[in-house]
Amino acid sequence: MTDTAKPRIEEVARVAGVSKSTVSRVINGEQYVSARARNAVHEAIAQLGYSPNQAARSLAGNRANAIALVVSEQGSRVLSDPFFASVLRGVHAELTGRRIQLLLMMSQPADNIDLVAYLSGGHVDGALLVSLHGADPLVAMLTGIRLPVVACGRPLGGSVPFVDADNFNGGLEAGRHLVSLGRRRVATIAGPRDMAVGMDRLSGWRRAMSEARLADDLVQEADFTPESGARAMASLLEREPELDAVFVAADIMALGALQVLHARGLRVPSDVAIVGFDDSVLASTATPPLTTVRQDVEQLGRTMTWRLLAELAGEPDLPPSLLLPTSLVHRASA
Amino acid sequence: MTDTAKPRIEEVARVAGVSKSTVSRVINGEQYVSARARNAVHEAIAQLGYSPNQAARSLAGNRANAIALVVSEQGSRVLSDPFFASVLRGVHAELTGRRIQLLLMMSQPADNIDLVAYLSGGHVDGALLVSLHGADPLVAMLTGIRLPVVACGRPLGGSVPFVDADNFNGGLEAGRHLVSLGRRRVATIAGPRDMAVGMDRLSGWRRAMSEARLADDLVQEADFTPESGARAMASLLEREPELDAVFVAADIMALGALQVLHARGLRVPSDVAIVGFDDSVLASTATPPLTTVRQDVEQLGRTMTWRLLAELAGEPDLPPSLLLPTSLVHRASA
DNA sequence: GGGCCCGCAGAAAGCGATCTCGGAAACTGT
DNA sequence: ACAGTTTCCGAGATCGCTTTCTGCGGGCCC
Repeated sequence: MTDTAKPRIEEVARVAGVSKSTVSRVINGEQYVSARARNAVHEAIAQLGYSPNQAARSLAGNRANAIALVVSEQGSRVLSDPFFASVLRGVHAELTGRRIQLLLMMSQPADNIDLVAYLSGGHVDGALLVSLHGADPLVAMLTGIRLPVVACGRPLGGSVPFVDADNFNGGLEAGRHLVSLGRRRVATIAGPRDMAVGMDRLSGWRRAMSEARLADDLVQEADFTPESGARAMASLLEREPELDAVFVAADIMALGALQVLHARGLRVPSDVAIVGFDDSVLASTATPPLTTVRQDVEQLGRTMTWRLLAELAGEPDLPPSLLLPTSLVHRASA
Repeated sequence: MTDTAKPRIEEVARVAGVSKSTVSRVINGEQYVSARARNAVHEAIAQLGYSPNQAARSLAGNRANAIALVVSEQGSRVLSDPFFASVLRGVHAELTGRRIQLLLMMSQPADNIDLVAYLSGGHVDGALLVSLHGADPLVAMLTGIRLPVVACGRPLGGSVPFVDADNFNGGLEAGRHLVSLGRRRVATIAGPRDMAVGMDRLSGWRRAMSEARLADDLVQEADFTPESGARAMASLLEREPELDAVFVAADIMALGALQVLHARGLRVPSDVAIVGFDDSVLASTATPPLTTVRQDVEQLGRTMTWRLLAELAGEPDLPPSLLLPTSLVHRASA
């Protein structure tokens, strides 16, 4: 009954009684095709169950119809992060409907050269950069080959278009909230110095402290793991046993901090109030549930993708970078 | 200095002083190429920074050089799961080095037909199926188009090759451990009835109970979310306030269960011992840290990929399915 | 009514690889 | 020395599309 071989454009053309060119025009939604022809083609496509061969399209059309999601993973930690999962979901959401494939690529610093060679090989039309650290040489290499690129989060080095949450404002709100609770000895567990996320949230917190004329010296750096969060908390407590609030720049680090506080018999929030960042699933399941700065990570993924596709489509006057709003989610921990 | 246009195979051939055919042979590692020619080609490639055009390769070679990772996502919950992230990492690890791309595809039941059309369109050489529920129609549709496929976890319906953790054994070990602790009223929060993971772990637990001649009636189903875990725990406590142990079929559900226990003033492990499953990051950061059944999820991803590639390579006598070992990780909760 | 523009459609030339053929060396064995 | 292999190499067709480029009607203007 059904043909075993998958139909080609030629076949569709024959069935529709038009030429290959016309079928191609219909598929690509070009103008100058009569309604009659268009319908005939659509019917033929449906009848044959035709689906165009991507490889041929890319080859002939001189574009890949694919974008890469480049995960710059130091220690491959990134992927375990729910953050990444949400970005991915957003990216995918924005991509559905358009015939664009998502290629997943991970870069170890070691094979950056291979990566760049591949990306410059015309295999993808653009790239989304996730989890850049410091002045990642990748950024420079990529801008060098003039491949359209959008970064997830403000990169510290280079100047690529990026989309990010309004981290400064998030830190500011977190700090203000803790202050409004009457806390006077407020600490922060910041992100690593080599990532803008960390620095921006820290700046926001600092601003809040200075607004309230409080000291902003209780800063401890950590690296977005629960363990580092625990260590940072311990060291803060050592420096200032009397601290009564902490802004932790990521929920996942807040978990570690919580453990340490529990272990020392300090109660949250009565002894120490905690505000996290991300509003990940971790925040709502923690004990106690974390008050945290919500960022819409899925929206972040969507916006990045939108920005990249817009650039690919040649839209003029695109903003180089975009900041997404954050908001404080009130739960039990502060 | 450097040529702006990216070099083609023709260019490489010219520089190396051989024909396109020979360059192609070298690139694809075929035999019957002299060492002299091989070296010349390699040098030319390095000198020109040549990277073959995937689209052209796929078109001419009649294979896609790509595999799809199909995430069957009801409510897109899957992606947030660290489990998925680890699988992904494993898949990617196995893929590096070979020139094979990973396409990420998500399927809503609604557009299964589109998905299948795409997959059968020769755009990918095979597919990895993640997070199948019950007798997902996707499986049948996919086997129908004879696309090589490997599932992540035993699918309930259909009969596709799959790789899975030894869930039965994991449940068994968990149950035995609780029994060995002297617990006599052991409950379980199982996975959903329509997923083999859940059922297999449950069977293992049942086996352990019967070995110890204990009742196996305290079973409550949940759906791999913290909230459902909490609800299940609450309902178990209602049915049997005296229960002294719970095997929770996923760490993420165990978090919910823990919250409920905390809320009721029950202490873990003294009042109620808990064993989770997965050994995800959640397990070690929970309060108290969870004793859990470890499965090497990354290895799972690698094994799936290996199995799929082996099939694509036409290797004979491949085992239809593979079970990966599990082991109990002792922490504070049991 | 002749020239033009406009809307539409088909023929054919690529896109950049792979792969089939057939031929030419280089080795065999006798 | 000669036929028969085995190893190596190149010419050219081919993959399934997109994209010019050209052509053809028909309405409009003058």
